[in-house]
Amino acid sequence: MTNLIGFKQPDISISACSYRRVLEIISNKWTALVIYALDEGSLRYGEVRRRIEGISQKMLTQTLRQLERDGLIRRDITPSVPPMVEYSLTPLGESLSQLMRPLKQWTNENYPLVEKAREEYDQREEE
Amino acid sequence: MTNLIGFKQPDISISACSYRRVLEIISNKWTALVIYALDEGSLRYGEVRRRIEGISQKMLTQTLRQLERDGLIRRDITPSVPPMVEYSLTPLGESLSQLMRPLKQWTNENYPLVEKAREEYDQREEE
DNA sequence: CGGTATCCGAACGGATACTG
DNA sequence: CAGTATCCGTTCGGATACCG
Repeated sequence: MTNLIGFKQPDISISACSYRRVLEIISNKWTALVIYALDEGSLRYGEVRRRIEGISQKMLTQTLRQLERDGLIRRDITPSVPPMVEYSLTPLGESLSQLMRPLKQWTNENYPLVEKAREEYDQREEE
Repeated sequence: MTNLIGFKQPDISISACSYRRVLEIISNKWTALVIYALDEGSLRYGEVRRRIEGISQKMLTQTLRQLERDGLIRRDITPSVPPMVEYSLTPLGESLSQLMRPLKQWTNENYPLVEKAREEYDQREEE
C-alpha cells in the first residue's frame, strides 16, 4: 500500500480507534507546522518555506502534496512566467487547524514545567 | 545533544515559535496514543501495551520513559514479585490530554471526507 | 519561481534473546 | 511482569543537481 510520493502507509487495523487516523495525518515532523503557517491566510510556496525554518524543499513539497491529497489544503496555480503557486487551507483544513490552536497556548504556559521536569529526571537518573 | 534513551533531539532554533515545542513532544508515532490510553486512569505496563495495538515492547518503554522525563506521566513501582508498575497522567499530562480530545471527535466527523479527497486526488493524478 | 530526481547517511522501529 | 540489549532492515530526510 503505497501512495504516490512513495512511502508505505501504516496498516489501519480494525480495532484502531478513530483517534489513530488523525494522528496519522498530523503526527509527523512538518505537517502541523505547515497547517499552522497557512492558518492566517494563503501563502506562496516560497513564503511557506521561509516561515518554517529548517524545512528542506523536498520535505516541504512532500508535506504539501500529502495535505493536498488529504483535502486539507488547496493548491492554486497561476500559469505565469515564473509560475505562482498559492496554498491555502480548505474548510476541512481550517476545522482541523482550529483544534490545534490551543496547543500553542498550552506550550506558552507549560513548557517551562516540561523543561524543569526534564532537568529533575536527568538529575535523578544520573547518579 | 542526546537524551538517555539515545536519540538526538532536534535543535530548537531561536526563531522557532512555541508551537514547535509541543509538536516535538506529541508529533511521533506513539506518544499521543499513550497519553490517550492513560486518559481514563492509571494502567499497568501490560495493560497499556494491550490497549495500543501494534506497539512493540521497545517502543512502548521508550515512549513511556520519554513522557515520564517530560513530566507528563508518573511511574509508580510496587516492588513485589512479580513487580507491578503503574503509569498515570500527571496534572500536566492531563492538561495536555484535554486539548487533544477534540481531535478524536474531529476524525469521527471528518475522516470520510479525507478518504474521499484521497480517492479524488489519486484519480486525478493517475491518468 | 516552484518544483523533480537521485544519492546516501541517520534515525526509526520491529524481532529476538535474555533478565531480576 | 516489566523490562534491557542487540541486531538489522526500512524509512526519513538533508544535500545536490537539474528543469519548465
